[in-house]
Amino acid sequence: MGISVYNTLSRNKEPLIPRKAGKIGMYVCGPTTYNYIHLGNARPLVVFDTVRRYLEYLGFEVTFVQNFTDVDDKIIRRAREEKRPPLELARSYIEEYFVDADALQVKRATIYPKVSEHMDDIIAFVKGLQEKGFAYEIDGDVYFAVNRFEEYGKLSGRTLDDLQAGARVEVDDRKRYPGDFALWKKAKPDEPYWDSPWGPGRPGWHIECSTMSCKYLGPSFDIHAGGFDLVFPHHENEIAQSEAFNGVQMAKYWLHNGFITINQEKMSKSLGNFFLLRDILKKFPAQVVRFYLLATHYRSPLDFDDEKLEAAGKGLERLQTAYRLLQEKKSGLENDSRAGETSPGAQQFRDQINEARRKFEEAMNDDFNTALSIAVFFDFARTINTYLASGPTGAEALPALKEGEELYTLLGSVLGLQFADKKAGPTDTKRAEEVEALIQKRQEAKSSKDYRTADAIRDELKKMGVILEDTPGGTRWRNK
RNA sequence: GGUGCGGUGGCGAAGCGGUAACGCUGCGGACUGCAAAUCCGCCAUUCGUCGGUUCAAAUCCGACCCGCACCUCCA
Repeated sequence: MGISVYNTLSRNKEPLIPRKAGKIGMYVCGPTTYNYIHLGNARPLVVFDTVRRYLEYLGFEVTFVQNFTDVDDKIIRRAREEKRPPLELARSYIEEYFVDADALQVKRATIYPKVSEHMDDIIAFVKGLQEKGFAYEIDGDVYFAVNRFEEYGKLSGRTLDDLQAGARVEVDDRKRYPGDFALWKKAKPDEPYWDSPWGPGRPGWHIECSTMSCKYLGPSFDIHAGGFDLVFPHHENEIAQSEAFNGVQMAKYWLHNGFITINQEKMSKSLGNFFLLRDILKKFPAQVVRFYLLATHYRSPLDFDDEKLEAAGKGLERLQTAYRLLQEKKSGLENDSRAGETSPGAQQFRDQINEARRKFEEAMNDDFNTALSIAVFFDFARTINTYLASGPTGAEALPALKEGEELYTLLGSVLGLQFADKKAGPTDTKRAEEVEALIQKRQEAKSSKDYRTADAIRDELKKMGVILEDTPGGTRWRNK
């Protein structure tokens, strides 16, 4: 049973067949670093990180390349505003990028190539295109001649005529054809530049990805991913450059994530309706944000607001609770002297575990349907809760619970979710002691049927952010 | 104007030819001193509208209505 993925190139789901057995080369367009990342930037990070995690779960060796665009008009503009050197500005936002990406549990890429560190490669690439007749120079600018590449438009499903009909392209009379795009831009006064055969300048927007993907993944590789708005012109132009230059198909599968919207409108920097991830993380745990991003299929639009994140948080908590209860029961059984008693539900529980695994894989195999796989997770959680409520004991229960815990953790890690205990960490030992003392006092009150006092203590703890749960084995507590 | 995507219960969201998953919310029940957590049950005769194909359609086809996106920097 293999994976199928929706390929923008064919507008169809296709079986994912790696070019080399057991290996996947994957390139994801990374951010232009002139600001902190916003929620819209976070979606492809989380989504394609999950794709990568799942491929690795299946045993593929994944080479994951994500670029940073650190040479760009917007960076230059911003740097000017802030009176900082552009490259330094870009570098500092790259650092900030990692703060956010790490919070979201995004695994580090295999390689993070930057434009500024690949000038020679880029220049060589442009030169090659020029030599092959796909590019022409005009007074220090170099353009790609779109109509020299026969398949131009195959990704976005447009023809050159369509594009002209659009007529929103700004007219540059010097270009041979309106759709031609810049490979190399001549530096204006006061702009940063690199020397080249065409004089001082900097790369055009698309050439970096063609150059760097080729360098690290080869002229042909498996997966190229990014946001939907990159289909045209960015990815279309990448294909034109790469395939014109190399003469072979660039990426076999093109994956594109849908947008985050605010009130049904695209979130974007130009519309100014964006939320910095950083600000969202002040209000919600990163886990919740990640969970929320994965609760919708990656190609669908996702509308954002606080209430939706809150609902996602509640759902995640349910998943965490099941894990916590499982842990408790497991460690309880490890000290259980009655080991050896029969445990009727264990076999059924094991069957359900295997069923969860099967369904999870089935969901993920279908174009990385994380929304469905999360539904499987909720069923899994119920299975666990139900089994725990049946009071499992004995020699058969413990290994069954361990098996459940293992799979739960494993599948969680595919989604980048951790279910670790939220209880007070070592740093709050003082607080923990305080809480335990209050619980002890409440216990005494309860024993003497002084429920008024007991409830007062519980309210007090609640104000401290502590939730109590009375169980037959005593009172347990957790942080809200 | 051209090209795509989408409209599923109060909200969110799967399903994409075999008779509506899952989560949140709400309601009822079990458990509890009361809670919390958990479990059980209920909440769409119906999937934008109207037609068509089919033994069978939320799922396919057609028309229409809405919403969004791309064609320009944008994840």
